[in-house]
Amino acid sequence: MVWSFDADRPIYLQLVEHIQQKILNGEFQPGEKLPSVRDLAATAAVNPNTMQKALAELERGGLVFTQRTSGRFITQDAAKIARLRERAALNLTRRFLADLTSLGLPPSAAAALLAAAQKSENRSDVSD
Amino acid sequence: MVWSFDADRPIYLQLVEHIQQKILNGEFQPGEKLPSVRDLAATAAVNPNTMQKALAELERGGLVFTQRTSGRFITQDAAKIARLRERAALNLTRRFLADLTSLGLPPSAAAALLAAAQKSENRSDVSD
DNA sequence: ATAATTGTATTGTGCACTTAATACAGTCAT
DNA sequence: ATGACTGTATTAAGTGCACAATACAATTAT
Repeated sequence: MVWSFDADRPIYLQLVEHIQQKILNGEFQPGEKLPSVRDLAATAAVNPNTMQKALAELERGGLVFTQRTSGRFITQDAAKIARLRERAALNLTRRFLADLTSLGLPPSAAAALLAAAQKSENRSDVSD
Repeated sequence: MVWSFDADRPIYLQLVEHIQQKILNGEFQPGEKLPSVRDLAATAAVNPNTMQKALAELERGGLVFTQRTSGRFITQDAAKIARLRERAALNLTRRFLADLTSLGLPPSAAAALLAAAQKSENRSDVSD
């Protein structure tokens, strides 16, 4: 469980995405109880206030609900989770194609790029 | 020329990426003179200080250089631009695959997603 | 020469994010 | 009942981002 943060974006939003991912990919199961705010904050090495803000934000998506004094739980609606996972995958794909277009590459370039990327699993390569 | 900004990230960084894109995709040609800081700021509807910060940041990448009192210019090194475009495309692809993995999908799912995304060019679909 | 245009620098203000340190009310185990 | 947990709220401090309003030196156009 690695909690690393991009310095260029609010931590609490990255926490939201991080946790959302764990729900969508099944690391957190439907109905499962989440660790407490304080525990999650300690694990992620952030302030409890920041984690609280992230969790509050997460509830607006309906993936998580709170039982006032006993804790937070993942939604039991497995269908909803599956639906959101598919939508997330489609959105990622659309953004990928849009980014390629911004670089001046046609969507048809995607296939070759995917093949190339899977061959060389090396360098992470930041800009320069 | 649309300059729209994501509220969740620093504007000056988005400006950097925006301009970098225009260089990599050929909208800005090698050797071409850039509009002045003030003009660019007006076009993007941001404060000149913010645009100045973005441009200063851009020079660290070597895609742009300054002639003290006459203006800023795109590098004439077309090979460098081409090299960076290829690298950018590969990085985008790697991130796409990594994001799919985070969703619990195998890289082999990419092909089907690309096909699906190109069929339905509709909804932008944000979370919920 | 004068005026306009270049990049650059400075000072101040407002706002959001993050951390820290507490505090409170309700639930649960003992 | 007591103590340890839950989520939640508040106040204070520090930081970075963005804007506003100027200002200056050097080049370019007139």
